[in-house]
Amino acid sequence: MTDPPKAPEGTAADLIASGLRLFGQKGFAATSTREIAAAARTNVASIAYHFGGKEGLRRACGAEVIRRMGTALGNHGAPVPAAPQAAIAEMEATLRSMCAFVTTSPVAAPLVPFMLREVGEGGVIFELVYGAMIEPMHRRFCALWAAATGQEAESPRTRLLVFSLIGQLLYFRVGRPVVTRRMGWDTLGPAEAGTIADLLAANLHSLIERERRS
Amino acid sequence: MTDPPKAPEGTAADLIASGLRLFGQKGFAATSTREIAAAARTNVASIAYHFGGKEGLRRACGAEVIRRMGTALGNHGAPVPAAPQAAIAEMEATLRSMCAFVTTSPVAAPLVPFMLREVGEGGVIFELVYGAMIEPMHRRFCALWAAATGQEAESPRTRLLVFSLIGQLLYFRVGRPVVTRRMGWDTLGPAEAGTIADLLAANLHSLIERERRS
DNA sequence: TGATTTTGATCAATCGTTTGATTAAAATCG
DNA sequence: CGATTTTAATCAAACGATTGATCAAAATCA
Repeated sequence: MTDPPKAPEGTAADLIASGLRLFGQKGFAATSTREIAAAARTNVASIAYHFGGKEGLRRACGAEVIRRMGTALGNHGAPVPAAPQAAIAEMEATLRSMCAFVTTSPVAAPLVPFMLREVGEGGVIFELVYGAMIEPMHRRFCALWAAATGQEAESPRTRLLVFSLIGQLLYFRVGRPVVTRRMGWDTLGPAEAGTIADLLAANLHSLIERERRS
Repeated sequence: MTDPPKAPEGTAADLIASGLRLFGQKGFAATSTREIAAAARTNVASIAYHFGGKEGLRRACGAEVIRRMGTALGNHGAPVPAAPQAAIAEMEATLRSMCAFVTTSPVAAPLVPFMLREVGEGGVIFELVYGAMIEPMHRRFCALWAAATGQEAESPRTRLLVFSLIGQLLYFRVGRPVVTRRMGWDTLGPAEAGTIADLLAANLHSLIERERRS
């Protein structure tokens, strides 16, 4: 269908990396083009040259988010398993890999703050990422949930339930400062991510068991 | 201990209201003092007069967040019920009122976007709100959880579990654009908030039941 | 009246963008 | 092939616009 988007190279890639990091850290408006250029070890004018301007760099960062998440969590095309046990297994595996990716992967590190701000401002980037990433993944999870519990995949209840599952996971990243503070953690590394993933998996199984009975 | 903070009045209150809304909507740096003053129907210089500057207005907005949430969800002082059923009932009631407050209350509407940005930037405001609101509420919820399940209130597992409960709730507000889009909702009003609250309450009971068995 | 609050004007600093010059590699030509 | 032209990329410098802050004067209040 669509070609796999190629990773940017050279100065353009450096600018995107710096933009992703700084936009997420301080916000789009709070980050000056000069600061981005300095971080990317190039001249301010490069931004206008490569992306047409600051707003163009923002779009390029959004595209990079889609690209990175797509390569990291991209098995959307595979057929949804019909057997409940297989569906449950895939859900747990997805939850665990998403947890690891979102909380500890250095590739994902700048992505979450950036996207969080974009979702908050509700601009074009959000539309892009929603259509390319969020909805497909949510749909697949709903289908897996249906296969696991025998309920209808696209019913409002199923969709909300899947959101409650994803919400648990994402909060540990969005509210990371809160969590680490309250838990007394110095860092949120692989060990802590594993503990979180175990809890999320246990919650998943509890909710599935309840829904299967009804 | 500390006096109940009094609600601001007059021009200062108008500036705080405008600041809360605009800071949350577009971000602190993206909002100009002139824009805030115009929204509050006053002069730019009023900001410096009342709050010492833009940063002072930001602090005042943070204090207002604490004040509003404190008056809306503030029964921290009451003794934690010892009976499991009573503890469960309070947890469900808290979850439901938090859900209603956070998703539909016009008083809370500007608070979440504002705080979300402040948490992301991790500044002084976050420290303030964490100490005054987040940790006390989380502690109480942990104590309730302990009363309900017989587990230890301050164990890492309990603390994480409570975060997973809160995370479900907060995601429906943080990811509101995602949720409404995917659910096909025009708005997130009392009816939709009720549906969400019912689901969260059901999840709460499922998790409690599981933890009581172990 | 004296104290408090609001206002309009002005400041230096910083913003995103544009400009023309410069360089080196690629393409074209004789 | 060597000479020439074209192209892509980067740079320092400067642009007008906007930023937060400041202050004296005006207005309002008690």
